[in-house]
Amino acid sequence: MNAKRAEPVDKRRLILDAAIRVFAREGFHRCRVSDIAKEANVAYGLVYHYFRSKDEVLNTIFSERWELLVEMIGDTEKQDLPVRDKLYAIASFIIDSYQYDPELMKVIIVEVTRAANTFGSHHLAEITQAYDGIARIVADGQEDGTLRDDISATFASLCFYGAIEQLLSAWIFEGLGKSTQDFEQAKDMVVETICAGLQAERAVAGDATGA
Amino acid sequence: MNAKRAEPVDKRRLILDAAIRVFAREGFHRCRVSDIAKEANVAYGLVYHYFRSKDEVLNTIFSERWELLVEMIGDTEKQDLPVRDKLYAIASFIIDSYQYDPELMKVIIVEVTRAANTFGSHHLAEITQAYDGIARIVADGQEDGTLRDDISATFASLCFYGAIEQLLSAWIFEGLGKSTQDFEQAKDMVVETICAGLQAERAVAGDATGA
DNA sequence: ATTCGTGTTGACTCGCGAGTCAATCGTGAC
DNA sequence: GTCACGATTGACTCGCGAGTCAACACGAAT
Repeated sequence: MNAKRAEPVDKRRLILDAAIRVFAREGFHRCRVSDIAKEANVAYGLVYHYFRSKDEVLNTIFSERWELLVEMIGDTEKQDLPVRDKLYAIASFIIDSYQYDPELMKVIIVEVTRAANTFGSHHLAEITQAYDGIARIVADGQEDGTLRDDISATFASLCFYGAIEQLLSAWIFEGLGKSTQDFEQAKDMVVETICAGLQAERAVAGDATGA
Repeated sequence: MNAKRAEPVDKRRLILDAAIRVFAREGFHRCRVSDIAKEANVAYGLVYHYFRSKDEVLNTIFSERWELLVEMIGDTEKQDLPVRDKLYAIASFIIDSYQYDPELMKVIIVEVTRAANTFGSHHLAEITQAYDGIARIVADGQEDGTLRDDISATFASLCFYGAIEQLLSAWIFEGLGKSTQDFEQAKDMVVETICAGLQAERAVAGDATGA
């Protein structure tokens, strides 16, 4: 704990970054630990010096980043802004994350968030924190009358987050445009779609409320 | 090809149904082929009599069901209904599918649709067909003036589908309510949220269009 | 110089589980 | 009766890959 100095290269970090690339390229289940070691230019055994298991590597990658998202949502929640701007900030954060480091976000979404059977279940609590934060923001908007309150906040947050994640998936796997402009438009469109749908004081369209 | 009779039990079907249960319970990667055989009360080797590999079992399960969804969307597209009703029909179909056979839907979503690194990539074409169908429905709505056309149809379809899938995920992994009423409300809420957001002739809220 | 400890190495073990295959069963045809 | 052939069985093979471990490198402390 005291012997740690500024090392020339932090091998642990090297391994994590290599793992992100390998997981993104080949998928967690398909790649071998030796692939990670090779990618990091490091001996096989060193991976097990820093991490207890292959799983722990992925868990670390995920938690490290997801924590930032949860914090960011928490901070946004506290700020005094219109709901719409808060949601815009969140959409921005996630989409920017993807634009800045697509491989990392691919791993997080594909191998954890959307792999709820495998790793997702270990991180359910963390994942849910994000949804809950968004839900609280929506709830605030409902209380101050900005948003309609006949749609549950939990529900709205799932729609909002689900829409964003689906967009990322489309960027990852289909050929959705990836220019800066595309990303900026995307932010506006998700927020616009969801916020407009949730906005208060509008003429309700028809007969939808009955079962 | 000609010797086939109405057998007392269709073992192939038995294996598929058992596989759905096992995949849903343990996940594709975690379960063993022997688990499937055991669940189906069938010898290990018989699985390989009917399927070339473990993968093929999952692929069959997925394609069999996804085809129905794609057909359903195609049919809906052709009908002469307001966009809103069309989208409602699709949301209903998916949510009803889950309500009727949660294990099957869990497998489809968790192991294929959202496992785009693994199986999803093999089925990308099929999956995309569904999105495209929804996008065409939205595009129709834009042409007849029901829906605003400043949000791309492709985009809107991703939001719509993503929101629904996120709801299913929440049912699968979190404790979202599962009464019939919950499911019915869910349908209304997704459609309402997304459709209202996409509806034409509304006052646009603010300043969001700039970067 | 030697002792320690942390970082680093990579060959090796070892269990698991997908896929194979030779044998057996059941039954329809002749 | 027996032949043929698909359905069915389950013990066995075999490769893969996660995780282990004994050895080595190197700097710091004494």
